[in-house]
Amino acid sequence: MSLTIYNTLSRSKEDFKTLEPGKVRMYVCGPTVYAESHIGHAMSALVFDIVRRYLEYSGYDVNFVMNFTDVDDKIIAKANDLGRDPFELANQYINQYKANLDGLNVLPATKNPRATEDMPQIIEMISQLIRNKSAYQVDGDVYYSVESKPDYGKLSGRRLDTMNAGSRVQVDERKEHPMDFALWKSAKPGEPAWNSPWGKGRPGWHIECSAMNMAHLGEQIDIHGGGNDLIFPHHENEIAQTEAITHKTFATYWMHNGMLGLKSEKMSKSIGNMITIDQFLSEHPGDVMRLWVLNGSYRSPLTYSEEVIEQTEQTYHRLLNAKKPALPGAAGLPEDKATALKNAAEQARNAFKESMDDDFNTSAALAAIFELVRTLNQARSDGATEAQLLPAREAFKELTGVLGLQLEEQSGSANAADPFIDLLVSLRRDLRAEKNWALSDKLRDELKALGVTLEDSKDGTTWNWEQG
RNA sequence: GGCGACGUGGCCAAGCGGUAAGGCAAGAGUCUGCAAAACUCUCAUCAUGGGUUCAAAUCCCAUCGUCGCCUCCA
Repeated sequence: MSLTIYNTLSRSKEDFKTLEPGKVRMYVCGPTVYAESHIGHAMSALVFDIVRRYLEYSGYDVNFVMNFTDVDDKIIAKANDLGRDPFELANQYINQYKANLDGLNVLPATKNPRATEDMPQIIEMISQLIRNKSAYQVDGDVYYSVESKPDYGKLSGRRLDTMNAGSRVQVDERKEHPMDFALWKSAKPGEPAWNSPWGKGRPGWHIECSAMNMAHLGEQIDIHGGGNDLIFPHHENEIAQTEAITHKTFATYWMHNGMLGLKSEKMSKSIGNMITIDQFLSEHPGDVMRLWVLNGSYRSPLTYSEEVIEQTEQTYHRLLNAKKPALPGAAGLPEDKATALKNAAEQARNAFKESMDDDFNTSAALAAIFELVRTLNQARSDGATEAQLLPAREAFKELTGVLGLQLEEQSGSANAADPFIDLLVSLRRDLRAEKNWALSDKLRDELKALGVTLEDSKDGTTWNWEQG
């Protein structure tokens, strides 16, 4: 049993083999920071966080690089509108995005390079491309020549001759081929600019990723990821640029997540139909977003609706409830049942791995976790002790952890009130003993309103802070 | 127009040739003073129409529908 990954390049699942034994070099295209990030970005970040976590769980040492595009036309335009410094603006959105990722429990990348910090590498690559005739200079601009690369289009399955047909975009007359794209753009007055052999200017969008890959991961990487809207032209062009220099396969596996949509329309910063990550996280735990992504397959589109989020919220509670302690007066399980529980834990692990090994089938992996949850709950109802529950509990914690789920009760400052709640619960116990249902129910209702949930059972009362 | 993905129960969703995982919701029951949680049981023949096969949700063709890319986009 080994990991297979769907490779956009071959449009099929392939066995996963790393360039270097035990090590994974992975690059994911981060956002262009000209606006707040939305839950579509969150989906992408979560998908690759899960990939990264599972690779690490499988024993790989993962070098995970995610970049920030911090210089670009839109950033400049927006900064001008606001009368602000573009670098400062980019910085603000970068910090916010990092905070968002943290709120989603996305592990920090090994590195977060920025375009503006790798300028020497970018200029060096462009120079090499000009030298080997893959690029040409026109005035202060530099363009990549798509015709210089015979296999241009191999990732997206496009061919130069068929692409022209539908193109109704205004083409720059100075380009040798309409599909040629900018590696270097000469600066207009007032724009941020760097010195280069071609005059003052800034890099095109695609070259920065090639350069940052080269600078931080080397000539070849194992996995390159991003949203499937990046397949063309961005990733296609990255391949063209890098391979024109190295003459080696750039990335072995190209992984692309599906788009997240709002009412069947892609969520997009430029369209303006978006729910920001901040907005989402102010209403739901990060785990809910993650669970929503895990419920489906990363390559398929996801459509936002209140109903689906509500369902996911319920699912989340089921997972939280699985963490409840053994019943207060648990008598213990007979030996054979305790053993069965232990076996169920192992089965869950195996089913989980098998699913994840199949191109990160998180939906099936979750199913394995839910089977374990049922077994766990069954055992608890049957009176298992905490010690007997332990093996299943550990497996549960391990597997949900691999998926990046936190499943933490919201406590925080609540701890300070705990003794008082214990006191109230204890008083209520006396009321119930006297069958004073009116008062004890009132107490339960009012505590509920304060965010404390009481649950009575034959053997006593347990309570929890409101979850979610 | 070109390229690609998809259409599975009320909702989300797995499955990739051998007679439909899981979650939510719903109904019945157990437990309980009640409530909550949990547990048990019930709930689909896979867009439509053809075809291939001993056997198809799974392969092929057609039709209808949805979505993405082809221009900045996770």
